[in-house]
Amino acid sequence: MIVDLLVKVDRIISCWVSIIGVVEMSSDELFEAISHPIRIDIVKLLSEKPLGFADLKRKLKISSSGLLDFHLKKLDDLVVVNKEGCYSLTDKGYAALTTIEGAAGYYKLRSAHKRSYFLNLIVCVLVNIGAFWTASEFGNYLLWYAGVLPITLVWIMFYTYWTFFRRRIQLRS
Amino acid sequence: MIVDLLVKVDRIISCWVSIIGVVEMSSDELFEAISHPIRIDIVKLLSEKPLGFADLKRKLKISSSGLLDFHLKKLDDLVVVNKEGCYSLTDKGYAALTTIEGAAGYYKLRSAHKRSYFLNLIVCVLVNIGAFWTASEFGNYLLWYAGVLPITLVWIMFYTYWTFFRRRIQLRS
DNA sequence: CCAGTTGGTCAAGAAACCTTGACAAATACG
DNA sequence: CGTATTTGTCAAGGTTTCTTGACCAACTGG
Repeated sequence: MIVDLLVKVDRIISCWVSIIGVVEMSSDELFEAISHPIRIDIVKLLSEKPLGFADLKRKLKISSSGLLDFHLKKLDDLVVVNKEGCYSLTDKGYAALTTIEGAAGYYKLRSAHKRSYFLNLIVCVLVNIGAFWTASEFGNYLLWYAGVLPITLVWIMFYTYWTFFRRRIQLRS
Repeated sequence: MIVDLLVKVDRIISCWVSIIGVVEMSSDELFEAISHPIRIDIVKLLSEKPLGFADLKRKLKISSSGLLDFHLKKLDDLVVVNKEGCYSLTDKGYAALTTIEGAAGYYKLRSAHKRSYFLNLIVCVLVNIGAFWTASEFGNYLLWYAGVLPITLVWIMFYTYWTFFRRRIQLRS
């Protein structure tokens, strides 16, 4: 009786703490939780819709129940069983999902920055060749050496600085 | 002689692949690499500036060389030794850093969304109380029941939908 | 009633991870 | 030159993680 009351009070308090307070999550715990392919798949599947034990097992193509049980227990903070007995993601679980999706993108982003830089370099060279050729046609080089050349040079210098010093993109990975 | 040439050709090719191609990194490998507090600290330290073996050991307050060696080997793809013999981050290393910094933020963000929702709820209630009180002062309730009430109601309904269904924020974590 | 499915738990062993401590080549310093 | 420091490597061990497979209780359709 008294215990029931205390449990209820504790639930109400913890609910308000979760609303008002900032609960820190240590990074290494999160990464430890999602550092196995099966567990990443579980998080991704549960983000689509809540699933029961057998459904999860089928979708993951896992034959052993113990294995799924083990990985679900490792996902402790990220996964919860709802009223219908289905597993679904907690707030931390959705944060983990965002982390997983982000991580896949960051490296691609860096590759994209690198490609973008080289594309710019090539375009600048082509523009200068074009401007020089046009200038030689008209016998007037002013537009090229006082206009196009300095602008593209400054642009490439700035872009080089931004790519390699600010973004710290590296040539060889 | 031939081998040297082949090695050089291989380097040039892999350099161009790293510029042009998208090299996929499997998420679980990344998370496995950064799933230990020491390794997270290493990535953070190296993001500030490249460090030598002994410097790293001192800053991490590690006594055993073998331990640092072990963790550096686990960071294989993320860390490289530069010409001066200092360890520094690769492209993947910086992607990992972004992931680490992001992960710490996502959960806070979800807490912030939750707090923001409840703040809005409270403000809406207060605004309605204020409008009702003003209305009762002037004896004219039109502004309240035809203006303030429907607008705040629609706003709260929309915000509820956005918070709990689109963002999938959860009350109890 | 009973075979099949659901929703798990648990123990045991293999594999991986983490840590320690010994060792050693190379280099700096007095 | 001798010593101390730097920059590691490696083997051994204890601990943890991962996987398998046995088991079991509850329910469900025929």
